[in-house]
Amino acid sequence: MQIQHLSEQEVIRREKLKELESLGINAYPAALYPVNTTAAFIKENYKGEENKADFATVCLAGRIMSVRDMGKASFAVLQDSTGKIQIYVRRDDIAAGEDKTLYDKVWKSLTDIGDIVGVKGYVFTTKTGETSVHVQELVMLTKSLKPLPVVKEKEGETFDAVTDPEFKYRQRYADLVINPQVKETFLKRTKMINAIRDFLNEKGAIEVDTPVLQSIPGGAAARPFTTHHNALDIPMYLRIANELYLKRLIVGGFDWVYEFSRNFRNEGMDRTHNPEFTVLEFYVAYKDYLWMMETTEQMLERAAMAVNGTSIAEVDGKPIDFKAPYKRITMFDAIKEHTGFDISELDEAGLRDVCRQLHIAVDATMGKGKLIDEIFSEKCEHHYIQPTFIIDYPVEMSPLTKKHRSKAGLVERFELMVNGKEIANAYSELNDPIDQRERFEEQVKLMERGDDEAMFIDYDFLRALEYGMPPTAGIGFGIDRICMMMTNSPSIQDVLLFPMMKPEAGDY
RNA sequence: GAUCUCGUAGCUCAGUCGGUAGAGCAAUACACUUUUAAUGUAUGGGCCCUGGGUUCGAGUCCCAGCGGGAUCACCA
Repeated sequence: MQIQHLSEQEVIRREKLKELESLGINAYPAALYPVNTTAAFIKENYKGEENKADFATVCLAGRIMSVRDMGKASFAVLQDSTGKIQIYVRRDDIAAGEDKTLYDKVWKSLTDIGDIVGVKGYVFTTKTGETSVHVQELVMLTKSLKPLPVVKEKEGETFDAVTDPEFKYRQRYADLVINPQVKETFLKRTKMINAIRDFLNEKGAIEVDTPVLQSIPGGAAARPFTTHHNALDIPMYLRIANELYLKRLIVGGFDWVYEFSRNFRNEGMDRTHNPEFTVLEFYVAYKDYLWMMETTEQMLERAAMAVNGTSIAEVDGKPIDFKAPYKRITMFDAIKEHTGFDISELDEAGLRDVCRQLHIAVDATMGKGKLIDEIFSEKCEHHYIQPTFIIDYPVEMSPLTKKHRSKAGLVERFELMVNGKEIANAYSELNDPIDQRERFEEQVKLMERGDDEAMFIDYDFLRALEYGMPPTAGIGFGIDRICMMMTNSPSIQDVLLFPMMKPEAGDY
């Protein structure tokens, strides 16, 4: 058992808890508390004399965030899920008779910042113009034993804000209580996801669940987390993508399926990578990648509007406009524009030569596709700040993508770049089972050559394709990264409620 | 995984040349019945991340480790 070392303040709070008990007060009552309003509702709707009768018996509950003690009366700030409101506690109102214990002892001495209390009373405006609740009845709903960091603010300026990232990420519960902007970010995330879900549902898409535990981790090139199924005694993998499962459903006769998929990749962590992250994938029968670009623009414009009320998101001080339509440029044109090299006709040796001239480090395991990818990400990617579709990728770097209808050696694929980062990847899905089998076999060759991210062959998926998958357009969106942009968050950890951290040692 | 950098009171942070640890807020006590970063007076509170080393003496210098951040590597 963990030995808990208590600070002076923590010891004092435990003593206060005992004192409450000795007064017959249960600091953790079981019964429901009849809340009938919220801080935000009162602040938005209370109009003084005009409608004060409607606010004559309010009942709300929340956490005490600060107290200003004036002697026989005091002011405190109560914070509920909607925000903060001032309460006015007067001795002779909450303790009307001879016995003033409730005010002098319970309120002034035994109630701390961080405690959760319920109040009943009426709304009024103080002479300094602050809408407040004049408390007539006060009850302890939960005693807080750990001192909450006290953040103060005046005229928009904050004082002693807790900025330590480790504290914020490990103790997100406390971060959410003391930093209102943090809560705002996560509310925006939910708004964004809801807007996307509404958009898809309105269009008739079907939300589905597919396996997280997979025996063949397919649909992407990445190192998986491995685990073990005891009863079957076989290795299992946490999914790196759900693509192959969603396409099986298209084979099965769904026309449009989607899933917000938590994916897991056993790779490094940084500002834009968390080991588990959320990808929205969807697949639509009888569509192609051109149709998908239009759908993507509409969806993201709507998501941006839902989050910020405008299509423009402020990212690192730069306005980024998600209003459709977005610019489109082929990958070869992008490389020509930013390097001056036309690589469209080059073979592997030619590409290696270009890399040398551009001072891009390469190694022997890299095939043609990877070399082109390297040139693009080194020299082009960061130039695309406003949403831009990069289209028509080389076949070598796209093993699940249909060959281009008119350009030899290319596939019908696009990536959406925003603020120099990839946030979506889409293509006309490869549905030719013979071609797909060959592409998988090429991946095996890459694996033999030393590429540890090359894909495994999924024979069951090939069997599904042999039954026949209609022409299909598919896409995957990096939901966390889109959320970072729409909430102007510099790190993926700021848009994940509980980002991955190394386990903590020592005192809690 | 590599390099740089940070770790001091519940929180934000000082800490000089190596000489027994400081402030504001929070806490405790008292005063104050419309304050709002409330105020005034007094008081308590420390595993200076951990472990070694140098030194008469280490929060401070050196080494190793743990944790965070940044950059890089890795990474649709």
